[in-house]
Amino acid sequence: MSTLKLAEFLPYRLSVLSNTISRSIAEVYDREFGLNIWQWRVMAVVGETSGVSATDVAERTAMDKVAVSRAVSGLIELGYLTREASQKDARRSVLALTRQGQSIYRQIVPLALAYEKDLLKGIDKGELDALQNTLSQLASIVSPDRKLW
Amino acid sequence: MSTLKLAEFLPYRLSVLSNTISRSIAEVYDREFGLNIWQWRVMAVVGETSGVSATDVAERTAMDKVAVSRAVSGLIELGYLTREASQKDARRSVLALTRQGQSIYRQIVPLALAYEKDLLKGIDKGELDALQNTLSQLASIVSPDRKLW
DNA sequence: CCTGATTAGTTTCATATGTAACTAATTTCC
DNA sequence: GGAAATTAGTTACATATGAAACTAATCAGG
Repeated sequence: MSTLKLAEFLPYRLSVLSNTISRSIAEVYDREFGLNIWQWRVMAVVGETSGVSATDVAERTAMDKVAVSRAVSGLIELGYLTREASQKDARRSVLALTRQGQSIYRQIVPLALAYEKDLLKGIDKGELDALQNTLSQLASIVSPDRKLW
Repeated sequence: MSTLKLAEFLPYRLSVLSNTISRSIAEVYDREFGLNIWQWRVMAVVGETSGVSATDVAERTAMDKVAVSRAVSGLIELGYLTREASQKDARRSVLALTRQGQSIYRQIVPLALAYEKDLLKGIDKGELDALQNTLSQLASIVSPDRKLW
């Protein structure tokens, strides 16, 4: 009979690891800036590319449109984001960070990078490249249609 | 100024990949057997080691005790699991698969392994070893105290 | 022993999340 | 140029989840 050791089962390992990491990061975003993980993801995308629409954000972050909508509303309430209707297509939103949002963004980016650096401190360059590579392959198997990784 | 590309940020990549995988697996468990992911994790642990307690399951699966409690209740209702009180310590539960639970377990294990195999079809042995290794290292940084991987 | 602290597990309650239904704008195509 | 189909985004509702309070059993130390 085939046997399964949960502790060696890749989907399980990825899930536990990823959830542990996400949780510890989320805790910092929440405590320091009152943001949840989706709000931060939206800020990260808009911070990278100002003027994107909610649909753009959803595509890039693998969030669904409801989650984006809620995150955007929350960020507007917090005063970190503005939303206008597009000139060309009134259904589409045009999102941008407010001055305050930019300030928060510039504070979070180094924190996020420092977290990542700390996480990777025992991993050498070659190993990291191999990891990123393998993750890309897995991603292309799991969601062959996605554009942006 | 330091910049962050979300698509290259490891915690983000892990999260999207892992959630995509978990979701697609969960869909199968649900459709075929009416199980959610936590119920399946509990079954996987009890299937590996009969007679464990709810706390044991929580430790091994990184689930919290509330999630375990709910999953166990659901499995009992489905007729897949039995729960007794331990002789030695009446607070502790003793969990075991029913005959029917064992049957389901034996059906799911090959499915899970096949899923994993398919996921890894483009990854060669050396690359997989490297991946498992790197995940272990990351896990030990993120949760240095956990016993079982 | 027996009282206070700890542990195992459940229940409660408040919040988060996903699905589906909806509104409004735009596109299609006859 | 206008009805039907599509798209962007929001709202409503039902369910999932997590934190904290709770119950019951055991342990620790006098």
